[in-house]
This record gives sequence, C-alpha cells and structure tokens, in this order.
Amino acid sequence: MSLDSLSAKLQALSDPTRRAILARLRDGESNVGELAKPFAMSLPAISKHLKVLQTSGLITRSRAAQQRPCKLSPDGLREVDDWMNSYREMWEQRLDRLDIYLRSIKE
Amino acid sequence: MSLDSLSAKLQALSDPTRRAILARLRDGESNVGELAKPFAMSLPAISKHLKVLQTSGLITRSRAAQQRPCKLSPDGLREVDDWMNSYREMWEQRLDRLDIYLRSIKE
DNA sequence: TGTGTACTAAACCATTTGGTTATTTAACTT
DNA sequence: AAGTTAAATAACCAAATGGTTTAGTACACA
Repeated sequence: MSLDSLSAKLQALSDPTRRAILARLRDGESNVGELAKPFAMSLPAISKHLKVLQTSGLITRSRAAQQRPCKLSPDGLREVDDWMNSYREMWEQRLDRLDIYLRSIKE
Repeated sequence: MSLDSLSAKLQALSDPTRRAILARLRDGESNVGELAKPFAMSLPAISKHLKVLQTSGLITRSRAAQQRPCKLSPDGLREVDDWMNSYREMWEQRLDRLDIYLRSIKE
C-alpha cells in the first residue's frame, strides 16, 4: 500500500459504503454503532471502512466514554477538488462553446 | 466487480499512473505507445490501465491504422464533480466563516 | 469487582488489482 | 505473400481489498 495522499483519498471515496458514511456524517458527528446501522454488514467491517476514511484524512475521530465519534474532516476533500480544477476548466470551456453555438443558431 | 458508475470512476482515478495518463491526454489525443513511454512499465500494463479508464467512461478510443488513439471524455469527470458539489458547499461555508472572522479581527 | 457496552484487533478467506511474459490479432509496407 | 508495427489477449503471480468470525480492550456503572 502506502499510496500518495490524493490516491488514498480517491480510493477511499471509490467505495459506496464509505461514501454513504461520509454522507451520513454531513449531518453531524456520529459513533460507530450508529454509522453501522444502515448497512447489512458486521461492525468490524464498518470499523475497517472508518479506518480507511481516517487514514486518508477524510474523517477525524475522538473519544467519548466507550464511543469513538467520527466527524467529517472539512477540508479532506479539498485536495481532490484542487486536482479536479484543471479538468473542470476543460468542460467549462466546452460548455462555453456550446453556449456560443446555441446563441448563434438562435439568431 | 461491476461497480456503479461513480465508484468505477473514483477507483479509476485512484491510481497515479492512470491520473498521469489523463494529464497527458489533456494536451490532446495520443496512442498507446506514446502514452506508455513515460512509464517504467510494460505495454500490456498500460493497455490495462487504458481499459479501466475507458470502461469507467473517462476516455474514449478510436482507430487509426494500427494505432488506437485515446482521448479524454470531456464530461467523464462531471459525475465526480457533481458528487463533490454538496461537500464543496461545506468547506466554502467554512471559508466564509473564516473570512468573516478575519474581517472582524481587522477592525 | 464484576458485567454490559462499544469498539478494535487478529486470523482467515475469496476476489480484485496491478503487474509480468508469451502469444495473437490487425493493419500497413514491401 | 511475407514481414513489421501497434496493440490486445491470455495465463500467470503477489499483494491488496472487503468481507467474515472470534477474541481482546477500555470505559461506565451497579
């Protein structure tokens, strides 16, 4: 293993279960048991997914009694977004051209 | 296998070799041999990477004589971008708050 | 000082991934 | 028709992934 940071994040994001966990965490902090409930999967499996999300920097974990609450790491996705920016320009240019074309046939 | 489309794209993107290939393709179409040159890797390995990029919808391939030129699928990344939008709002709000805070201490 | 609760860790397993080399296919060149 | 070039396919391999079950750990509380 031992991927670069961006690769690790993208790979973490490539699993639907992990994305669902992130979506759930958008509504606020939650502990492992709560996060596991929607899934037909053992607790250790979720625990592993959480570790992947944590080590890739997408979530952080604290400790409260027996619980280990997780929360979104707010700029964890920044790196992914930054990487995408240069590509975004491409399709935006393309939309611009489409826009110009549509205006041209309108006349 | 048989992942959903978004998962397939994110997984395709999670490999540095494949991201490098995409970066190369930003400068225009290229064939397999050309794409392979920068990498210390056999041609079949690149061929496999290209297949991953193609089946996930990030590139398209045509045919010109013996070559099989590849080019970026311009809105292949749209789906990824769309998925990220809801998260982007989060950190943008956060930057807004930072901005407000910075203004407040300036006074 | 036990006992339940909320996890993590370990050991295991099947499948997928990312690479290899050797072989085939397809199209151009002579 | 034979040879060359560009790439795909096949067969193989080691390592990583995503799951399992079975233990272990850490805290709370009676």
